Amino acid sequence: MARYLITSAIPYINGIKHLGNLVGSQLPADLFARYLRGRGNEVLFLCATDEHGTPAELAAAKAGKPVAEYCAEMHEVQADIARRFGLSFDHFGRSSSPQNHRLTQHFAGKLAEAGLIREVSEKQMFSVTDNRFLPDRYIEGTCPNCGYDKARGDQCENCTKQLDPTDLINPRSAVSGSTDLEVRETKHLYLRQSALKDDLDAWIDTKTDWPILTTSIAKKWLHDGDGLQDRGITRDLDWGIPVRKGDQPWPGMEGKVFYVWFDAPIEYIACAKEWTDSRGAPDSEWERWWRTDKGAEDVRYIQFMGKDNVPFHTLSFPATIIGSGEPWKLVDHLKSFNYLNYDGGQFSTSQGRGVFMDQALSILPSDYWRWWLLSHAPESSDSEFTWENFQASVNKDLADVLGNFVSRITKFCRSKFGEVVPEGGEQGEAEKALIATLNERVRAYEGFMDAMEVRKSAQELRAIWVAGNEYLQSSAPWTTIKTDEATAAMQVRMGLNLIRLYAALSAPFIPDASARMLSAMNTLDTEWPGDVGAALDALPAGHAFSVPDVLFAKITDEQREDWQSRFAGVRS
RNA sequence: GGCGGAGUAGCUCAGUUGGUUAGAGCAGCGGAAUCAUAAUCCGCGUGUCGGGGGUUCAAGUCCCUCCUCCGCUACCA
Repeated sequence: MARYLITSAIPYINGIKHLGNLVGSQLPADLFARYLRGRGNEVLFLCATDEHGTPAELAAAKAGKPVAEYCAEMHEVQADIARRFGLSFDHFGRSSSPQNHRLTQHFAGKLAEAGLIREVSEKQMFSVTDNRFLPDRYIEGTCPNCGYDKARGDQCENCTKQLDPTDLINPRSAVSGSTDLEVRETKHLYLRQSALKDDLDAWIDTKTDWPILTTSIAKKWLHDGDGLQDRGITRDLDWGIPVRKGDQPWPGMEGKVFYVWFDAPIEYIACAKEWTDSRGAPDSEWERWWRTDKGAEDVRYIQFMGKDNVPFHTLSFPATIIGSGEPWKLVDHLKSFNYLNYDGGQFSTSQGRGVFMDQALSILPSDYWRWWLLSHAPESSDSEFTWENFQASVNKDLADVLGNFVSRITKFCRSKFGEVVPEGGEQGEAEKALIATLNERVRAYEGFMDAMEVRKSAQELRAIWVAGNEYLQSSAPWTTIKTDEATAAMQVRMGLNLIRLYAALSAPFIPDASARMLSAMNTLDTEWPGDVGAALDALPAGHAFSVPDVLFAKITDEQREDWQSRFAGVRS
């Protein structure tokens, strides 16, 4: 029995996430959290909404709402969808919480004490019409290099040349289109990451079991050019965490807020305090997860995220923690994912291309999506969603292999013995062989899950389902019963017990179906199987059950074609 | 441009430190069975392992080179 702290990259507030976002962080994190809990470990699984930054302000303005109100609403929307997807967060927090305000200011204060903050005076583009400073990429204009007229102030998407907003010809605000721009002097705080470069480098060097994708990105940032650069951690925005030095004002920084990438990872920690505060529990309860001086020494901390998040989680956030000089928990393992593409292109939030979480749930139960996404998780490279593949995989795996297994054995039992686990008969060679196979496969499944090999875990689980069908097919109780009712009873008993076993093993992937299987089997026994032979005696002769409704209805060709056209274009 | 990832059967993907006839699922073909959601189970795989060159007794695996796709490139988050 061990303790695991699990965090998923926190989804940005400005809208509902698509399936590509889901499969890259929250869903595999949930799979792992459910698995570890199922095996009896103590787990704290945290996620939150990431609410600060320019895009949130602009999205709120577009919705015609004050930004705080917009974020509060969107948080509820995302929380509700997460719940309906079965994401089993212990707490789903908000980076705008008072807890995060205080903690972010605390870290800034500690970093300042440690001499790791420097003030930098710099020039920024200010839009007079919008009455705000604009990030480089919110300035548009003509590229001085290639003449592309929609080049952004940070880079031209056409010729990929890196730009400075002042390079642009005819610059204008991407927000309002206004050309009334001026360069204004403004002061910002920089985190002296460069001073921590060697510490970070040495720390990364100890992570020999991390994916190459992860460490190579970190190493590149550490060693590229002049090495790790200092990073601005404040912005001229209204919405955010006010810049303070701990609980003291920060002279000269009035009216400024911390940069969203500074406060967002800190929310991983603040979220734990939100969790205990919400129940009136003492701080010691969350500190035992996060403070190595207060009980977190034996916690294993695992982060899940898409590959675009890696630099912030391997460098910036660790720099914040290490630089604070305080004993906070650093990440032990970082599981990163590539991208899921949609039918030949990218999922696109702005173009409404692909399937978004709310839409997904409006057409099918969450288990369909969970199964397909996890069994096709983009682990080694980008992977691709197509409706044909989705339909074929889900119908075959869930409806035919698993669902039909449950159907065939429960209905056979009902017709021959009634809705009760039948009595009599002795196990023979076939049962011994089945148990041996399952023992081997269950151990393999555990191995893949422990290693966070998501696709391979799904494959192994499916093979465990198949083993049940193989057993039924070869033992053929429908034939046995004609000559030997006792043996047929034993075979059926075995089949019914397999359903319970499958429910326990499958719960991390398909929690709802798993619950329905248990409910049909009239049991609350979700114990993870140690020895499979013993686990298959869980439902004794005489135990009543009921035949469940079809577990997974198949996706028809008509449905698939309908969805294919509905989700091809622009989100309405 | 720089860094990184990927290119293996019609499709989606496995292939550890180089080692016997390159694998799985799906699709396809043939068969068995008839309990079940026309579901299940069994059998069937010559594929230029992106192209070319090299190292080696031996290369999908290592080296060089070229091609294609993708991500990141520090002020979007």
